[in-house]
Amino acid sequence: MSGPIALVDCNNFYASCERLFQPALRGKPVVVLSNNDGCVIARSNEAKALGVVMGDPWHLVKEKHKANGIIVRSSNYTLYGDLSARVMRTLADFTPDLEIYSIDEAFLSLAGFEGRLDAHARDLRATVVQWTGIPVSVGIAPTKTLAKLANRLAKKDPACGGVLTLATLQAQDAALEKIALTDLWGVAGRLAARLRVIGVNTPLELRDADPKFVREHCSVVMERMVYELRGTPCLDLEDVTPDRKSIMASRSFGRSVTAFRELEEAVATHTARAAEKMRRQNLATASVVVFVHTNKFKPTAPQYYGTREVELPVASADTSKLIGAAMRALASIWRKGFGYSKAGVIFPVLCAAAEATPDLFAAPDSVERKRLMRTVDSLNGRYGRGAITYGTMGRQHGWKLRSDHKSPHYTTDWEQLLKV
DNA sequence: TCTGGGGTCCTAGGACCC
DNA sequence: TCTGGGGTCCTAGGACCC
Repeated sequence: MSGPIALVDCNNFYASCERLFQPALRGKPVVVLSNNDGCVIARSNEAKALGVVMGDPWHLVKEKHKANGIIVRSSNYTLYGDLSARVMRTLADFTPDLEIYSIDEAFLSLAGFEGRLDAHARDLRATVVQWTGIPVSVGIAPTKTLAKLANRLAKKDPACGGVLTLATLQAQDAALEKIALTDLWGVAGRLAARLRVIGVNTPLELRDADPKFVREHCSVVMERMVYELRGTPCLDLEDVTPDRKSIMASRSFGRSVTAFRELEEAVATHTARAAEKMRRQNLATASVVVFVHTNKFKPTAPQYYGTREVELPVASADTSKLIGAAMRALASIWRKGFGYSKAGVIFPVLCAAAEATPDLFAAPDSVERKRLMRTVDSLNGRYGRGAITYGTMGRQHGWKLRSDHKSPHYTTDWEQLLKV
């Protein structure tokens, strides 16, 4: 499918929903909080102007913001889901090809509307606000990535009136010049840092970079991004919503929990919720995963992340069957205990090596071993991580070389390795 | 005694998004 | 004392197979 793509995004969606049923909130700074009132997940424009930051833990900033007259709401997902469905139904009147991307966003194919894109988008925008009361912004471009960008700029610049079209190269140039790498859809801190290392510092430089070079140093995802920025679509519009590949129900406790009984109860409750969701979507599962982890915001305390998957003989969405599997998974995590450290993973590898080359590994501080480790490091530096690892070949142990990352080559001759 | 190349599958973890 | 919850995709590396 080709032709212009529009991204329609609801403005400050959760805050707008709250306002719809409480008109007194209009024009006031409104903030919506996550489960347990943990952190900020939505802000009205007025709240943004007062400096409320997305994701801030509420208990740390509460006093400051309340002094500014900010109004707080706990989240109400049933309400948001309902209003979302109304918005999406309205959008469906404006195109035959609609992809519901998230609770407050949808991509629309505007093929056939070339020549009157702007007028069509403004009509859409007015209709949505009239029928649902939810204000939206529209970005239009040849690819999803550019449409995302157009939408972002449409929201930011009041002169756009909520609609921006990036149809020409000049318009795309001007838009890309205004933003930073991390403003791109799919680029956050880590990937931006990686791009800077290879000399790509701006969105324009990324668009004009050699796609093969980018793929080599980042990944196929970033290569696609280059093409998308050039106006060549790599991400299709998916107008049929695929079935979920996983369904999760999880909650933080909000305090430390150490009693097994309490974990069991919580896991049973969450499993029941997940099973319900599954039945509502006409799905079933053949495996159940349970995870438990410690409070990552207490870095001085020992950290643990335990996870376990249990398979069912037959796919099911039956609550009691799924809870049974979840209880087995939890018990297994519990038995494994909290002593499963990184050292526990590394140690067996060194054991295997010691069998194969006892003289080398007998003394951990031996000169030979240090030399070998330096050689391994330098080879991995030259050919990329994982170019050389210790592994098995049949019943033998050996060094696995993958200089091209394709065809592994095994050798037990570490003297040979030292010469490389 | 020495010696491979070509795969597939699975899991853990990284990175991102809303 | 209190820091969300729910997803997707990709890669690396080990295990295993012939």
